[in-house]
Amino acid sequence: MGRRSSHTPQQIRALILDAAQEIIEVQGLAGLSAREIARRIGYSPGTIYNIFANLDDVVLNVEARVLDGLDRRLSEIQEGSDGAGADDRLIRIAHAYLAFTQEKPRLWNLLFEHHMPQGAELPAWYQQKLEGLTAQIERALRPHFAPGSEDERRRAARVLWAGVHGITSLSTADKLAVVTVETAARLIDDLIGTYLAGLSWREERGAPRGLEPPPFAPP
Amino acid sequence: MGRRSSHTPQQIRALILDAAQEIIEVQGLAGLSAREIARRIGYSPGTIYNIFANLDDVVLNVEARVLDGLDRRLSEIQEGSDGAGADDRLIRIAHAYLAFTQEKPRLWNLLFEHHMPQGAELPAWYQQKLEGLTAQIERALRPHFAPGSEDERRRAARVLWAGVHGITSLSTADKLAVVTVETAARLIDDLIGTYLAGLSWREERGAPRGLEPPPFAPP
DNA sequence: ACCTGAACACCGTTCAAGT
DNA sequence: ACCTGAACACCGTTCAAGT
Repeated sequence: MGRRSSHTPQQIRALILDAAQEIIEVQGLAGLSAREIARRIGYSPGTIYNIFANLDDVVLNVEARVLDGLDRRLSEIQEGSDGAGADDRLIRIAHAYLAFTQEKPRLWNLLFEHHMPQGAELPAWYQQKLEGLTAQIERALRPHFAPGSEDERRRAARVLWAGVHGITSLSTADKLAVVTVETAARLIDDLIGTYLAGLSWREERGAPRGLEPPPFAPP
Repeated sequence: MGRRSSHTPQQIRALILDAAQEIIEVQGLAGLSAREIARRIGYSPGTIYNIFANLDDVVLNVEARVLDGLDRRLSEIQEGSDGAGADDRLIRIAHAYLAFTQEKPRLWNLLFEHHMPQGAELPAWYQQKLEGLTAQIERALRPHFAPGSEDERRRAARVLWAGVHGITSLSTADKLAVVTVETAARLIDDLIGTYLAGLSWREERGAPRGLEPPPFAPP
């Protein structure tokens, strides 16, 4: 046939991403296909390839939306908004993260389930969004580190970010044997509480946090 | 045609799993297909379905091999074999895990990339293998807990297991912004070292570890 | 009893042809 | 300029038919 132009390319782009997001929310990444997207928006499969390079490109753009949503959620957590201390801010961030993963598990799962094909790298803008998220944790960790120990704070932020990710990821996949009262929230509290206590312990020993050598060197 | 019986069903089963494992090792889960397995072993696709319920079943059995391999690797770590203390045992386990994930990243990735379809549960034997792995960590944590605090030790084992998983998982996927010297090994050392320090701190405060309330209750 | 291979209902992606 | 839809090279899974 030919053009129909009942929508601008920008509108079609949004239609595609909306449809893809909906499919993933309900059926997971496995349920997604270019043809199914096309069916839902009433265009032919070819149209998708006029706007996106391929299906991975579509998925990556849905991931972008998820990352932005998470970033917004974490930003909303005001510093000591309820009069609580700095510890609480960190824990509140972790719980906001957990709540997010539980509201839209498949959408959040997408971020870690989806891999770039063989040699392909994640685009720079994607890495930057990830940086933005860990930066929020770094800020929340500021009260726990002396000025000048930025490297150590960065490391701690990543350790906690990865740890919370591990807990939510494994419990979503049912691979953490979280059978009873041992909810993901409790494990997260344990991780953060004990890790922060560990920072205090090192503090009390007088070792400048992060400057002492790691427990051992890898073989 | 009909039967050829140049192999017993048991042998064909092994051929299928060998081929599937090889494909995943090189190309990842995305490269796996029943037809490709059939091509490699010189049988028709239908043969696979005489032995396995479907492709998910094949994948699950490859995962079983990976879990067994990891379990064996962790078992080999003898208690204080080099005269080092209990802390070292835990760290050695973590590093054995890390080494395993780096030797066969795609194979290991499989464990977390692959999800059961919609409502399907992980089989019981799979859950038991997971239990076996966390049990090894629980054993290594024994010196850090008073007798009688099994629940707390279990929780700590899961937190560390999930944490190490998160670190290896995100750095494999290039999603941890591990750009410079910040290797995964260093993050793992930080996690375990600081977490164990946190346990000590709680100990010194006189609070029976694991009995004190978590830093806060989830909202 | 075991294995085949054609068949069915799907895919991602491309691109000549139409408007 | 934009969109189509047929075409190509794939899938997972089933099952009648062969040995």
